[in-house]
Formats: sequence, structure tokens, C-alpha cells
Amino acid sequence: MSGSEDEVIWLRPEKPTRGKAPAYNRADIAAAGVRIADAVGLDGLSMRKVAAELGAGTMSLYRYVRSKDELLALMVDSILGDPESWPGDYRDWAGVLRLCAHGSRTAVLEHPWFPVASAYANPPGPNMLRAMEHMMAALDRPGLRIDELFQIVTTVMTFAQGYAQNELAERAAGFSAGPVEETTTEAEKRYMVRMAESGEYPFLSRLIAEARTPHQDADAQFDAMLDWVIEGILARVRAYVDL
Amino acid sequence: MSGSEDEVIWLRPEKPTRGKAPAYNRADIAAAGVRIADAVGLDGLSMRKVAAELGAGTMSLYRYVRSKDELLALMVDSILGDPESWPGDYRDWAGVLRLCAHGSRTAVLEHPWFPVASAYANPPGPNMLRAMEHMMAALDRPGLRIDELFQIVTTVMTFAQGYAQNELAERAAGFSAGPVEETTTEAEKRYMVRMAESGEYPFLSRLIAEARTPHQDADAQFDAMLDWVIEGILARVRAYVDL
DNA sequence: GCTTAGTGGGTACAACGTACGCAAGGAGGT
DNA sequence: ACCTCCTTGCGTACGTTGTACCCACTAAGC
Repeated sequence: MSGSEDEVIWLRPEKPTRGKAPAYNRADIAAAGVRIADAVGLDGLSMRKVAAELGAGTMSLYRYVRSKDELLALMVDSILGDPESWPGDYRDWAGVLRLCAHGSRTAVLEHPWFPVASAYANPPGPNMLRAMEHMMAALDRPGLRIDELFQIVTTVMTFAQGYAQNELAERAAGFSAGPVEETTTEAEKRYMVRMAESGEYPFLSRLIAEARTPHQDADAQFDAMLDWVIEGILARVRAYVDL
Repeated sequence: MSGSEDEVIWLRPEKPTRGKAPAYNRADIAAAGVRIADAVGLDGLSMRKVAAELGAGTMSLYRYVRSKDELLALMVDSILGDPESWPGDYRDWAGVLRLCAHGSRTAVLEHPWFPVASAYANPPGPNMLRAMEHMMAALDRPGLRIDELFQIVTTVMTFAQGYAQNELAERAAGFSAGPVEETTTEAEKRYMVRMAESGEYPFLSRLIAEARTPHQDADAQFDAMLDWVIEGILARVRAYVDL
């Protein structure tokens, strides 16, 4: 069902109304893509590998997806998952924002390719739309304009996502004392240390020295920074809205 | 000078100490890459095209760069530019943060591929390191820990970058009344409207209706949201630091 | 049973990143 | 002046990629 009318995958019905029933489905294809991207990264992801993972012929994938970008869209939307299943207390305004932030950060830490794939995954799929709907419904209060509501949610999500992305980059550069994984990482670490010791970057030196004996673990550090952002929003919103 | 020792491009000298002088240089190569990426996007960027843009043979590029990822690193660092040339009043604490945010947003709006390229551009190049150094020096105050300083800068930068990325995505989905560019955009717009009218996403409908008659232009909206984030930081920092 | 919309998938092609190797050039030592 | 040798520019070639095209086949509706 990819040969039919619409250019946007989410407007094409997954199941055909006539003819042979498909042997595969979007969910399984997305899951296979996620497995491969987790294993070998976005660059290592190819239509052939995804098809092989499913035991299908390469070109069979194109019955479900018009292009690799659509496959990425499927993967991104599948990672978001069904927002109905999200936990949390929806009367706690700030708690909803925290929940949303933690979800975003976890997605990035578990799937480092997620932010890059998201950039190719326009327009937003049903899970993304439902997630936004979910958050906005939980945060809606009389006096809050709809565009403010939207901005608040996206601000917190992009903060969390960007923060997590930086965490991964810092981990690769050897800031944290975490495990060294690849050989490139070792070279990056040497580079950062060399720069720090060069004397040209005094603040970087202080930062690396400090990173060796962190005051708190990564999760706590994220929560602290998240609180800064959320309190900024809270202060503004409380000025004219009852939470 | 790419055949020599180190794996990180920034540790390899640009100019050789012996032998023939190179015909090209990193700055020109980066500029050519930026021109091409601006014109045809990151997917359209290829080593062959960059080489052709310079009038060089394809493989000549590999004397300057070990891989396409290193080319991306060059491009990213060149866009940051020399932070010494940044304008602004460095006694105004919040003003420095705003400056940094505007710079990040502008970079993304002018080069939509910037966030994706950044993900491949580890470790940070000299311009990036100098930029961080610059910001941290301007924001340093007695009582502020170095890791807090760093987190503040990265938080504001990732916020601005993420925000701009969302602006581009929304523009593609036809939220703003901005100009429609590509054919895919038209399809995405139809999709969003269809979803909004389906009744399944009441908040999305409100959002789209509101977006047709925005209360303020994109720049003002960004500044407003940026102020929320910055004031959150300010409130925290003021509690125990003189600004 | 025939029609037909749909499937799974093989083949083929242009474009990609880049390993390899070679001719040529220019600086350093004599 | 010459020789030496490092370094350059780059042509060729290979494996991999996304995907257009085509065909054989299947199963539901008449």
C-alpha cells in the first residue's frame, strides 16, 4: 500500500482494501529499522539490511515505504510509542513537563540516532501528534493561549533532547569517566586533553578538571538544569494563570 | 596534510613542513561545502561536488580531509566563525546569553543542515572551543561553579538551536503563512490540515487556527520564549551570585 | 473462471565514499 | 648545480547505496 495516491505516508491506508494481503507491516518494519540503527548507527542503516532483517527482498520494502526518509519517519514515530500508555500524575503541572522531558532524554540516550532521524521525519506521525495532544491537554489552563501552550511543550522537549545529545557528545569526548567504547573516542579524548593543557582555553581546562570529580551524577545534573528551565516557565505562567 | 599521524583533524597541521605547498586550504574547502549544502541540502552534498566546486579532482580533497565527516566538521566550525568578531556588551549578563541564542538561531535558519551536520562534527573545532571560552569568560562571576557556567551556555544554545529547527519544521508543515517552497511542503500542509479537521486532535486544530493569525512575528515569538528560559536561569543564579 | 488490484522480489543503474597507486613538483642538503 | 624524498594532485576502481522498472504470482469480487 505505498503505490497509491498520497505523498504523505500517514495519509495512505496501511492495509489494502482489495487484492493480496501484505506479508509484513509498518510496525515490524519500523522495529527492524530501529534494531539495525541501534546496532550500527544511522549511517549503517540501509534498505537492504532492514529487508534482510525481516527476511524480505529488498524491493519489497518499497511496498510499505516510498523512500528511506519514510522509513525513518516510521522509526521515529514507533519510538515515541503510544502516549496513552505514558505514566504520571496529570494534575501536577510541572510534573507533566518533567515527564515529557525525561521521555525525550531517554529516547535520545537509548537511540543516539534519534535527533538526526527526527530531522528527516517530517511531517509528524500519529504518535507524535497524539503525544503533543496529550501534553497540551494535561497542561491546558484557562488563560493560557494555545500557542503559548505549544511553545512550552516544545521548549521543554527540545531542551531535553538537546541536553541528551550534548551528553552523548561529551561522553564521546571523554568528559565523564564513563566507559570508552570506540577507538575514535580515544583519539577525541586525547585531543580534548591536549587542548585543555595548551593553556589557550582556561575555562575548558577548569571544566575537564571538574568533570573528573563530578558533584552529582548525570541524571541529577539533568534534573537540576531541567528545574531551572521549568521554573522560568512556571514563574511566567503563574503571573496570570492558576495552575 | 591529512596523511600524517593524528586521527583528529584539528591536531594535524594545515600546512606541511616539507614538500610541495598545497593548492587548496581548509577554509576554501569548508566554504565550498557550505555553498553546496545551502543549495542542495546535506543529502545532495558529495565529495565529488565539493571538489568540482573548487575545480579540483575528487580525490584531492582527501589530502585535506580524511573522510566526509571531517569535511562536515570543517563546515560546522567555519559557520561558527571567529568569536572574537562577535558584537555585544559583555557587562550585560543576560545580554550575553541573548547574543549567544540569536547567533545559534541564525546559524540554523541560514543553514538548515547545521544541526544534523553538528551531530557528525565531533570533536568540537577551534572556533567552537573559542566560542565556548568566549561565552564562559563573559558570564563568569564569583560563586558560579564552572560546570554550572558550562550548562548555562549549552542550555541556551541548544534551546535556540532546537527552537530554530522547530521553526523550520513548522514552516515546512505550513503553519506560518510563509512562502511555500517545495512540492513536498504542499503535501505536508494538506496532511496537517486534514488531521486538524479530523477532530482527533482538538489542540492541533486550535493551534493551526491561531497560526493563521499570529499575535506576533517569528522573531518576537522567539525572543519571548528565550526570555522565559533566561529568566529561569537568572532567578536561580541571582539567588547566590551577584551579576 | 476471469478480471484486476495488489503483492513479493529480481535485475539494473547512477551516484556515492574512498582505497590504491602513480606521476610530478618543490624544498633541503650537498 | 644536483640528487633525494616527502608531499601533492588526481585517475582508476571497487563495494555499497537508494530506488526505477519489470515481471510473476496471489486472492478477492464479479
